[in-house]
Amino acid sequence: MKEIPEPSKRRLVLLSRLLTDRAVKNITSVQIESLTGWSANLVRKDISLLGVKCGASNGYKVQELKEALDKALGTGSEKQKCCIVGLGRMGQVLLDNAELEESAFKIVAGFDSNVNRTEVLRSVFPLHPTTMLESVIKEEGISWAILTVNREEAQELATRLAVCGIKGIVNYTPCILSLPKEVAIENVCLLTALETLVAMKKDMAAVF
Amino acid sequence: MKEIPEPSKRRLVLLSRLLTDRAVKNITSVQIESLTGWSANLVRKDISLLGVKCGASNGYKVQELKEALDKALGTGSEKQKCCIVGLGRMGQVLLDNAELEESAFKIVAGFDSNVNRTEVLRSVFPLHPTTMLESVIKEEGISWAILTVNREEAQELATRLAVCGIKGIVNYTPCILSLPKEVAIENVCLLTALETLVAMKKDMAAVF
DNA sequence: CGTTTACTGTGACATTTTTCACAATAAGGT
DNA sequence: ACCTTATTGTGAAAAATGTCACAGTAAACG
Repeated sequence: MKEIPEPSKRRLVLLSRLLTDRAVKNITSVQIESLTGWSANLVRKDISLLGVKCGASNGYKVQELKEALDKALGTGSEKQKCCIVGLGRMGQVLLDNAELEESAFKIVAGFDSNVNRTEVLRSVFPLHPTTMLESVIKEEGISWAILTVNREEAQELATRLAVCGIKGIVNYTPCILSLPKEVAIENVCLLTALETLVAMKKDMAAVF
Repeated sequence: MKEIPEPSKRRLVLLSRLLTDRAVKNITSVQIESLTGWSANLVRKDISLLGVKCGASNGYKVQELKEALDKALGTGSEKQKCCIVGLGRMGQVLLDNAELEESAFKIVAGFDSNVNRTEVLRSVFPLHPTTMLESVIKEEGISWAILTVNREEAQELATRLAVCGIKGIVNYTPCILSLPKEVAIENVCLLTALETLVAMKKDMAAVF
């Protein structure tokens, strides 16, 4: 089958999220349009990329659509193992984050270069000094990392994660990480997000 | 002048971030390629959209390029006013976030529906009950919001922010917000970011 | 001060992504 | 069972984005 283009994938991830919130049986492309702002045509084309027919006449069957999405996006049943790198204030908030319950993800380790933290902090999974990074990731079979260290350590640790074979990093630091392209990166740093918002709006003036 | 396309804007924001980290005088498009993974051609085209010539022969002058970026993206000198909506654990971490020092942004207010929190928590800017949302945003002239409330309150508060004329929202909740399209949204929720990573990597297998 | 070198800036081309229009199909009523 | 209505699924056209190649230009050097 044809490869799903990146913009479609990003929308499909959000669509999947949207559907989990809604406990309705059916949903039409027009309803999705009014909820997301993506044109109904685009929504249908995106969904058609999943390669399953899951609706007609009264819209998509939410249940089936959700399953097709999970399957296509890889966010299905089996738990994906993650680790948190950096246990400062941000890392600590994510430590016992109820958000990931019920999800396809499970955090199975935390790391910090400050041994004090790894010994004092409590969590349902073990915390290690960063010296153990490589061995723990390998042994546990961890695929994804959440990077919450400070600016200074960011690139070095990202590089080490990449060497370990980590598949992707959620980057909470304001640094632009330089990594081989087989490592996916999602930048979720507040500053970057705010700057992006400003840049996006910059032209709206020209529209009016 | 022509409008800068969205993908270019997103890269330019990251480029701006990249340059602030580097204290070098010059940088070439090839160096940027090796740092970011974007082709040197694309980097040059993006920069050309800024409408200024700021380099040749030994690369771009970092100083001038940075200024051109800030000007084009609107992330220049004058402080942009932000507020935090939701003072749970995540909101509290962002409260005294050193990251925004030195930046174009300034948080000038916090809100929470739990009056206990707004009275007990300490911060350098005032905290208000959410009943005050509309009046404070109007009086202070706040343009940007950081949404860190729980799932249940997310859409309702987002709607109220939109009605207030907020220009953009950094969304830390796992909800897909439905808002008029003149309100920009950046989703930075951990779960969404992880799911996106998985979706992005899903095909890499097919490449080999 | 001319020559070489290294890089940018950009028009023409290629690819990707989105829009559009409509035939095909399922539900619902009579 | 048939007809009506609503909505999908999808090729074909349009628009947006990215690649490529090279003329043009600034720095560096003898």
